[in-house]
Amino acid sequence: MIKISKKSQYGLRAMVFLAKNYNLADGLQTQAGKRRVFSVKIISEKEGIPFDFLEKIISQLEREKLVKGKKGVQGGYFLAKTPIKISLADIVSSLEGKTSLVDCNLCGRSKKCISKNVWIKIENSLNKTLRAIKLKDLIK
Amino acid sequence: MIKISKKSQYGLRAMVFLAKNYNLADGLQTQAGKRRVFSVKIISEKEGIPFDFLEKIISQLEREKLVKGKKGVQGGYFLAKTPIKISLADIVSSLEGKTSLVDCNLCGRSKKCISKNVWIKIENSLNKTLRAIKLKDLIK
DNA sequence: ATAAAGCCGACAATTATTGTCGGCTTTTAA
DNA sequence: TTAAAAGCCGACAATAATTGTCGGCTTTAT
Repeated sequence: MIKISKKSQYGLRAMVFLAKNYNLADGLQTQAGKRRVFSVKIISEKEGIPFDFLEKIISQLEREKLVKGKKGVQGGYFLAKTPIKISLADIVSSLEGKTSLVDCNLCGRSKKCISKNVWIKIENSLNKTLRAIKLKDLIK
Repeated sequence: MIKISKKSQYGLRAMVFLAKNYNLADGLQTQAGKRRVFSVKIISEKEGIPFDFLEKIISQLEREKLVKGKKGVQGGYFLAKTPIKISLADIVSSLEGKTSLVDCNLCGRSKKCISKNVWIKIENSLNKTLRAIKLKDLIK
């Protein structure tokens, strides 16, 4: 089965969670102009994701500049960009390394391999789909 | 990395090999009206695929009615259908079980999960691409 | 009759995924 | 100013999936 890892599934869930809470004009916003943040603890509880695993996932998303962290008490994470600027491709490729269906460079037969091109074609098609879907689309 | 298994990669290579040799009017065809067959040994040598592994892969393709086997000396395999009727989706889903990116049924949150629909959407898109590509397209 | 080949199930090695843990640093709030 | 909350980080462990091997059986052309 071609499958999306739990890591990406959890990552998307977390990102959707943050996206849903991205624009908050309510009283929970800590200070004017500052983003409301959510701790890993809260997200893991709300989304039913193992805490330690989620922490690692979010760290990875931070390294890829999709979220930002705020340290210390009352700290947490928030989206680094507006949800319309974050695509599924951004999230998945951050977490999976890259969205590459096959690695034909390892194969040696690369040059003469008929099959190679078709995998690349499929990969391109998949990436196009992933790029077209933005976080914003999921939270309407 | 979302990836296609070696099994599917090898499987496609073997199927392409058989497809290339599907219409043979040459003297190697054993008898008029009978398909020329290729042993696992030959395919594995020509394609650089581990013999035992390939045998298992082709057995699986046979169970899914994509190839047919001919037993005994001078036996081997041949495509069960014309290359234009065999799609990438046929091959991949035979070997991967199914082309399902996520299994949201295991999750429990299935009902209320925003992310679920997007994975299904991507899965549908991928399957559409796989269905559109036929073996015939690869061997022009 | 024998050897080539398909066919089949069990198993083994390796790698990837999934998850845990401990300890450090930063920062807020008391 | 200090304790606790939380981010941050690397190492490790458990589990599962992939990849591959092996032995033995059956079928069939020569």
